[in-house]
Amino acid sequence: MDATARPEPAARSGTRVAKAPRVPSRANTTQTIYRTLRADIIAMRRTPGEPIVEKHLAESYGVSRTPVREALLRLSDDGLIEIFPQSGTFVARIPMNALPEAVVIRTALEGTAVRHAAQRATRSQVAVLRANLMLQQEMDAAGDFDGFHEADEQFHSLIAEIAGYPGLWGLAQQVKVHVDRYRRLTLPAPGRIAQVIAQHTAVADAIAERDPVLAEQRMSAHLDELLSAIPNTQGANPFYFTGAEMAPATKNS
Amino acid sequence: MDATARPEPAARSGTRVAKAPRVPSRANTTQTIYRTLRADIIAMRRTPGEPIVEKHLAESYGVSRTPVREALLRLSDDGLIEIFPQSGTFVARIPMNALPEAVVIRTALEGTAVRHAAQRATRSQVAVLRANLMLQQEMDAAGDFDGFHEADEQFHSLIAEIAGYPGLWGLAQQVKVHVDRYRRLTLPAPGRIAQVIAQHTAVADAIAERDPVLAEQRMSAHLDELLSAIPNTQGANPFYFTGAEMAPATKNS
DNA sequence: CATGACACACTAGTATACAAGTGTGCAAGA
DNA sequence: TCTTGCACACTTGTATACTAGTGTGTCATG
Repeated sequence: MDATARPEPAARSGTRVAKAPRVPSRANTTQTIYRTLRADIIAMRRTPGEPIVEKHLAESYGVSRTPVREALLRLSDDGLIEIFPQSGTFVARIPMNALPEAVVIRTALEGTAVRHAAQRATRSQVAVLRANLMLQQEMDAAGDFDGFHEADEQFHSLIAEIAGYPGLWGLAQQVKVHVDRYRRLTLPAPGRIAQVIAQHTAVADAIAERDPVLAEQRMSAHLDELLSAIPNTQGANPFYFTGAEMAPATKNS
Repeated sequence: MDATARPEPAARSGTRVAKAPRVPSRANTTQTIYRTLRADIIAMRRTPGEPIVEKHLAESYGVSRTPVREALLRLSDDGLIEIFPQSGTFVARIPMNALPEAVVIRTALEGTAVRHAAQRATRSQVAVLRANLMLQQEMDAAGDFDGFHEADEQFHSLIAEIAGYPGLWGLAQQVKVHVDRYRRLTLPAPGRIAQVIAQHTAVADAIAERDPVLAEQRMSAHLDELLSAIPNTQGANPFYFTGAEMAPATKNS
């Protein structure tokens, strides 16, 4: 009953070499399963509406249901799966009516990021941005779509980092998952990537010129194209979509 | 092995009255524990650094460790507790260096919300806002601090709702938890609440006048005061704070 | 043949048991 | 007195067993 007397484990053993992780960690098994499933869902390797069974996953990973369940609960919080108690668990369908809000939120977040980035960017940071733009062009030239997508994400991540608010990009990532899933379904229109790179370059130029207003305008214009492309493949694909459901962050209420 | 053939449970029994929840639900026990603990932590009824033991919680709630553990995992994702495997779980200390970013993010989100609200607000919606302002004044006059805080939150929630982006406020709530915890520690300076109400009124007026730019300016000014008040009680309180740690949304990487 | 009730197989939710570490405290030795 | 090593009590992580509810298929019944 004297548990309250202990201050914290990290503050122990003053001189001992801290081999243990000083940051709070998470069970490795759960995290692995979570990341794998999340990647599968976003990459559409698991299709919307597809059932997910804890027992099967547990067997395929060679672990018990417990870590699988913990991973599924996180995915449920992210809005990527839907758990119906005593019934079943399914890959979430894409909530079409939540996509505009997601784009607006992302624009708000990244607009702020790029504005601050344009105020604070050093020359070396601008150089890193330019290097990333070159990488994007190389990936496009090589036809490596996944590689371009990765470089694209890194571009946006770099801007948040330059702004001094790296957590901002984490939030944006969290918000844009359904939009990403939707875009997986639409064909990469010919010349689209080159256009995106041009927009990225324009943003980077505005940052280099220390013009926060222009940078934010260009970023907003870039991201708004996500919105205009939304009702595009609606007819082409079947029942992967739904009109109901809330944004993932609405778990409190 | 014909599991993939089943489309979805919600689509069953065409004519049967849908007594079951059509939306994916969450286990009741876990949710109750989660909400209680979350409220306790934000309200500083559980102090930063304080140990949390799954077994004790399970006994006090009269349930097993499993639902307790699930609630704790969610809180860990929120950044409200820190789990050290095989060692212990503790209420998260307030990450001081993450607070400015949280305020910036909240400002970005709510600035966007109020801008859209000013463009779309109907007369009745403005009236609801005004009613809420009156409620705030009543709470202040009655000295009901918690009541005012609740009305305050509702004011911001209403704006997001008017903007047509209710999920935006959910995100803002998620981001501002640590700032809220911090502000619990600082005394409510005399006359502060009246000042806040005045700022709220100014925002509402700008919305009523359909002036998006002015509304966003006033909201930004309102929220920026959170930032200026940050290094205020630093000396007054002990070791509730830390300089490390990341924003809660950085769980992917 | 249509319809309804009902049982059964399957799901997730919960409880319990066990495993794998961690940190404290004590005791033996220099 | 200080250091060092070890053992034990305690934590969370994982596995397994059991509970509770759902949906489907089947079979009796009109």
